[in-house]
Amino acid sequence: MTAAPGHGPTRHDLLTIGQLAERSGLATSALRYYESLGLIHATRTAGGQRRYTRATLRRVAFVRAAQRVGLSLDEARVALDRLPEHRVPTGTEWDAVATSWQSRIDEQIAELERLKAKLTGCIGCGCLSLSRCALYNAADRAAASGPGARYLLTRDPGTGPEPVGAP
Amino acid sequence: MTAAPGHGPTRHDLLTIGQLAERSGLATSALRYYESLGLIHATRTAGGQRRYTRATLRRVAFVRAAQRVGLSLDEARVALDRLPEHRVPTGTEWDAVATSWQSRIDEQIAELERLKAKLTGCIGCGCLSLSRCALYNAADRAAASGPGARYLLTRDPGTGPEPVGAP
DNA sequence: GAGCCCCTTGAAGTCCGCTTGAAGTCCACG
DNA sequence: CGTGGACTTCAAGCGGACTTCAAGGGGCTC
Repeated sequence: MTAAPGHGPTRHDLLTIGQLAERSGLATSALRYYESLGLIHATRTAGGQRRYTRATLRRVAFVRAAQRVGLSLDEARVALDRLPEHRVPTGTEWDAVATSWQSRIDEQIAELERLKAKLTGCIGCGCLSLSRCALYNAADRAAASGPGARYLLTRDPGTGPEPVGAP
Repeated sequence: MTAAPGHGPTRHDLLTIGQLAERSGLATSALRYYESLGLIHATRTAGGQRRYTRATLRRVAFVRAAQRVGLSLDEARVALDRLPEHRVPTGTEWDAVATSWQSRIDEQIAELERLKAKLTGCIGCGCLSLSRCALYNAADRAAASGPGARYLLTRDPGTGPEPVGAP
């Protein structure tokens, strides 16, 4: 798995889709799908087969990371478009993208911490009182901010109608 | 609209699906869907309309929270089955469920922290070296452990073809 | 008891992120 | 030069989580 020198890439550092799949951990079908979405690009051999540069590994890694941060593939594509296609990105280029992720990650961590705290609270209180259960109130409050706060699962929490009820 | 005391619930604390939707932040269609999956249950009026107890709010909140922690609705149902249907759960009952979540949440937080650290590292290093880029290597390592660690987004990393590369 | 909004069902549709299948082509090894 | 495994395309399928639609019925207020 390591880039063992000597076993080497098939030819001048270009990867077949199979090799890319193996190294990226994605199925070839997924890689083709990514390509169809414009997330990655390949050159073609005379016979029409895809050949990927090693930089594609970086792009794929980027996409996977983006997904973990809650981005859709389309959003990932947009972010990727801000990075150079085949060149290694400069520190500055990274900076723009990475810092925007930082906040996204921080947000998610904070969200999870909050959930964790609520859960802990629930254990403590035994949820004896519906009106005081944090979990319960979390949902009830969510009602106030529109259709749901499932940002981990779907896109975009905001956009809700005005708050409905004060407890 | 608000749960203003005095305006009160329509009748002995039973909620219509619309009221439940409003308070839980979910669409009525989603609630019916949840019911079809056995996540929540309703009594019926003589005319066949659903009436939910207030405890259903708790169940819905639970499901939403479960989703945030990366559970599928089916997994949420399983977890819910361990809690009493209409009764307020005891501290012990919560304990079992909540602690299992704790670890799940902690895992996710750790995962995000790791990603964040990698990203920071990338900024620092400017990703000058592919072979030293943490992000890149993250993907490469993922290849060793099968098709992906996207637990936040889809279910179950396993089930793919067996790991391709030797660790 | 009229009116109006909320409710009912079941089937079908949507979106996302892929996977699978069929039928055919390429290319590296021996 | 032959062969078999890896590759090609395109279309269709899948699973999860819902939403939408059509046609009809309920229930609370005035």
